[in-house]
Amino acid sequence: MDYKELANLIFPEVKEITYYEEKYPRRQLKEGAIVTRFAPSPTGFVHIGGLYQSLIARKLANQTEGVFFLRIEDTDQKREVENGITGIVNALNDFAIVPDEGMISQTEEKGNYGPYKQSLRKEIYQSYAKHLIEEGKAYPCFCSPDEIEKIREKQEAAKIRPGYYGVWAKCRNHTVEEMAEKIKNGESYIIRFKSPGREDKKIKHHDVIKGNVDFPENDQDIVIIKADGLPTYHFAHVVDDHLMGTTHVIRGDEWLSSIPLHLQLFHEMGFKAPKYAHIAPIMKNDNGNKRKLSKRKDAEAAVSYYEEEGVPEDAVKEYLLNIANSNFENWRRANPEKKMEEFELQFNKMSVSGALFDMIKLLDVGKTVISRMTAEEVYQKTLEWAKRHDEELVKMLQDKEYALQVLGIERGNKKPRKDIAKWSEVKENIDYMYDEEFYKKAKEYPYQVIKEKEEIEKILNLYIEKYYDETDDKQTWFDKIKELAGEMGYAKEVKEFKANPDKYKAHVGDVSTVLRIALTARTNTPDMYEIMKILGKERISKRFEKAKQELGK
RNA sequence: GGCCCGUUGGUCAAGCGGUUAAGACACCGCCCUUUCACGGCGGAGACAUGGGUUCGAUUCCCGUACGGGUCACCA
Repeated sequence: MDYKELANLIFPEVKEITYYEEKYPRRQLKEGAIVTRFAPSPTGFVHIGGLYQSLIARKLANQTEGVFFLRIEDTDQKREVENGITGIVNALNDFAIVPDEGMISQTEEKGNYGPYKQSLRKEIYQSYAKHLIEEGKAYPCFCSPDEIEKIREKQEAAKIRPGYYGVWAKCRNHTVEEMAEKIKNGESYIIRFKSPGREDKKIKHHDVIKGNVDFPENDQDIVIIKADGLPTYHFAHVVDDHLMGTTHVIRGDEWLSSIPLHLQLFHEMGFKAPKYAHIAPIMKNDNGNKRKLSKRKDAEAAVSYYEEEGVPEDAVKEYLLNIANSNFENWRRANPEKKMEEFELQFNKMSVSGALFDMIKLLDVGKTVISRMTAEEVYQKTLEWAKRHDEELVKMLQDKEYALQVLGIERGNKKPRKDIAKWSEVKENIDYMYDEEFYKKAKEYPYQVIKEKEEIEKILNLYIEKYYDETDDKQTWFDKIKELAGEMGYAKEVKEFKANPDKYKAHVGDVSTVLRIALTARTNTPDMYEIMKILGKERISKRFEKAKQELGK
């Protein structure tokens, strides 16, 4: 009995690895092309960190004319969720992060290096596991979970390093005959890698993001094939990324500490190891402690949260880009018109430690992103969002012509209005321009400096009867309010009033505030001239009448 | 606990042995034809800590503290 026979006994059916080596030839790409991937588990939940990784991966592949693919890591069947893949595919699609290869729906895929779903690659992993057994680099382990647990307890009691290694790895020392016998007796087993490493020796690793990191060698005989015949993450990673031609593994830095293992596996299997880029996670402040954004505790951890809130996809991406490379912000300021695709992302500018997620800053990016849009774009995006989340808003937007006027206020000039951060804010921003909404809500009129009933009535009457003319241009309109102020004993200029407060009742700004409040029932609005233009004289008069009625109450 | 990694204003961060220690968000004040937003100008606010090395350390080395990651037949 030798290793080869043992391997045949364990995996009698599988193909030789040469079959796969030939089936998946090396990619012919230009020098420096980055082949990378996003490799999530189909748990039905897309974490913002996953989007972050994908964004970085997609960009880097684009910048180098490389390849970005989506691989589904479904080797843990307990964790699988129905339609989990669809959720991931759709989430990436929503953000226009489209893979070149990999899963494109729950069951379909594209590309020449598939299958891209690990559960479908079972035989491939087994083939490579068999190869390792033949070479004496892997062996069946018959220890039960209970036995493993007992070993660990002993180790802990003795305060020594836990794990299956060295003298503790008792199955590695069985003879081939013993192993074969146990198998023939029907004992259950899993396959372990026979680590050649020594804990007292160091390995050097250069991470593309973290820089030089030294570790002790791996000496753990980790499981490579589980009892269900599927591989563990570590083994699947090595086999897949070798076969799929991955040049750069971009993943969360929780994987950094398994670098000694992964490098060792690549080496022992005779594969060229990829470069690794370990990305710092996005954190959250929790009572003074930093922790990763948590699926359970933090709504903003889910990519779906941003869709529900109506944060523009581009805002999320730009914010993420800014976390990735902080010079993005400066680039954006210098190039307000350029697409973010033109920004060149660099690994070496990525932060080594995790950034706290800053919702306020995200919303600020959202304001800027939306302020750059045309009224038409804002209209379309708002409508799309409203169709999914706000029927009332859909109704308000029915009259497109009118909506475009409203959304176009102070938009399109060099200093565009920045008051909408997300689509869910649009309604409260524009509802006073809709009579139905306006009259429903106009109960409180928050008058400020000028509060007296008679005075307000007089201002409103005088303005609508004597001064307001729909055909006035902005300057004339403005001058007329000054005249009105003057006629009633208010300073025409604020400065004049501040210089001589005793000579006037108040100033023109206070007068226009009365008009603004009567018109909108708000103290803060965008440019009143534009509002009046859109409303028209008849609706203005009606609103003034309403305001006067409310004064009586 | 072992092993890794990190620590610049409230947050994100430039900086890489000699700087008045950038910038952005948030905050405060002023200005911008009358609100708000935008924009402009200005303000407050930081190198965790103790030792070295050095003519000189935020920058280099060591310790301490604090924070993060990891130690599965989960990824």
